[in-house]
Amino acid sequence: MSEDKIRDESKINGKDNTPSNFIYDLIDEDIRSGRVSKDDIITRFPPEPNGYLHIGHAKALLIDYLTAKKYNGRFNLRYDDTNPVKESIEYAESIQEDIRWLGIGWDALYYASDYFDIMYECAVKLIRKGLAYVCDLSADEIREYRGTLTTPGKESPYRNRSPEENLDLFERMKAGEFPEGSRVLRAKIDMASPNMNMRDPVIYRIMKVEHYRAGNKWCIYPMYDFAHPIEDAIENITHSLCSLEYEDHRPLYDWVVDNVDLGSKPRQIEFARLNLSYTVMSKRKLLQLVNNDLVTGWDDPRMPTLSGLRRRGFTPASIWDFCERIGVAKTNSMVDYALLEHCVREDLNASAPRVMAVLRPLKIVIDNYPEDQVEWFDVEINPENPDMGTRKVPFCREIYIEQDDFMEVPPRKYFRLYPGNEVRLKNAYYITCKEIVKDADGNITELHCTYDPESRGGSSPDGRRVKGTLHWVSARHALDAEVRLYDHLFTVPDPGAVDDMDSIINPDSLIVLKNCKLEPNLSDTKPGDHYQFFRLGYFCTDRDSTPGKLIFNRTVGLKDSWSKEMKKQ
RNA sequence: UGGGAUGUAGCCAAGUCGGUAAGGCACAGGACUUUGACUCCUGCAUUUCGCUGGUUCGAGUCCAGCCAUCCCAGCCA
Repeated sequence: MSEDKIRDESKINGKDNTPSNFIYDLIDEDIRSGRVSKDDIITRFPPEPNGYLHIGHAKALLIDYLTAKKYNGRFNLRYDDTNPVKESIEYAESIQEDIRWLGIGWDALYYASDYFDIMYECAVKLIRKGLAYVCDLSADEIREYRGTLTTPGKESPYRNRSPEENLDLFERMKAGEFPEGSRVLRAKIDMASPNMNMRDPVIYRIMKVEHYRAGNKWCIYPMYDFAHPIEDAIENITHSLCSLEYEDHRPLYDWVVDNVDLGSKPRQIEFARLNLSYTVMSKRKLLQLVNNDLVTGWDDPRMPTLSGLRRRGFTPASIWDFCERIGVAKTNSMVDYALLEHCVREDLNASAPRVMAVLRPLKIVIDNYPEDQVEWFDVEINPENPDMGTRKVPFCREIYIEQDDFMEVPPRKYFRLYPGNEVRLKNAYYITCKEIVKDADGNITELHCTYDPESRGGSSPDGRRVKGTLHWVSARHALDAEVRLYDHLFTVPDPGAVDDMDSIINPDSLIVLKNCKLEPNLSDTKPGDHYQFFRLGYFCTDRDSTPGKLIFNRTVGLKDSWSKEMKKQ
């Protein structure tokens, strides 16, 4: 079926039609000033393998990747795995899978953990220069000594140990002689700095924990602020793109780069991370959703994770398009979820095969249609793309239509089926409603209609106009299926601002329909296949679907001006 | 009461050397329609670019002051 589209890289490399952004402007300046050569641009995407990638990561990833491509530069994937207590191989594998799914390749794959020896040497160098010291203060004491936002900190009593003593102590930290928390290595900068990050930040801590890659080689691990600039310098990253909260860290980033002498000078540039309405993006909250069973897992179709979006039916192309449309800037912003929906609709409208599915069936008997007759109609697979050809759809005396497509007492402007009204069954016949059958409780159980044999195919020789066109499924040929309708997980546009997530969970974020009727062509569907259920929306075969138990997820509904009209009335 | 950053339509976001407010989403009309979809037209900042002053023939763009919002006190990243 429809393959997930991957961009043609030849159109990305050096493309000059990319909309400009402030990052490109800064890089252009760097090239003009000679700080970097125009052929040496290198960027990196540095995820920590401590969770699944979400659409916010996709934005950052695309910015890193497209920036490198724009300058015909190189792009590295680098695991920022400096905290073994939070990281795992499972997360690392999911990250690569998601990046590949997006259709993004990397020129090199690196691990921060592979640089631990170099980082250790850098720390030693700092100590020799008198720029780092081993501090014996406890975590609580360090916090107290750090001061507050408005008052300067005070210097640690261990701040002026000699380089020799520091070297000895640091080596013994590495050797595992001291318990966790007993000592740290700190950069010696300025305890009175108005920037908290410069108040002698901790750069190494003792953690007697096995690292998922480095094993038990280390019992001291570098902190982000020390490790990251070294990682970038080692890889000759020219532009280290990250999110806004690191702006305050830039002076420290530069301090490390300048004092560690690795011969390259990466430049950190910060941009605003993505916020999407009706969704949370913090790993902490996402993990909480999973752990508290508010969703079924990281790949729950309501999750903003790439695995969740994939299972929901979003395509790589739609996510690329979305990320390109939202732009790159430094303004904290909240992007409307409707834009993401627009992007998938646009992609799937062009590529998804159309198929008829009745979600809430209402049986119709066509009284004047021959009892034993079956006709197979040719129906176009995608009217937007005739090259996709046609399929055969069976028709007989008993069919199902959507309950919403019939009303006993229609409101104004309703042009679907109602008593006495004639509608078109897509590609089949015109039918007119003659009789309603109800059960003892007054519920409509069945409709009796008549058809016009002259209208075969969906138009009549007399050219009379029939406004309504309904989708339908032959009752004798229908496949049974479960269809899952998804909506926003949260009831409020900015769930990230609410502490108690349980109180804002949308009770209707998942509606499971178990008695859906599908046209038989869906019998060989495979997980991940995309369709447009005619007149309803875009759906994707769930990964748990089997030929014996078909399951579909609604990616997004079609735009529906009728329901808007109803709300107005 | 410290430091860093940001403020252009409901939501994103362009706006080079100051020259008279791109585009997209959403929304509202209309055309077309065997998807009330798609597509196509039209409208959507003319006392207006957070506010107030200033410089200038002319300011979203320069200057000053103010206001609002976000981030920072993990041995997380």
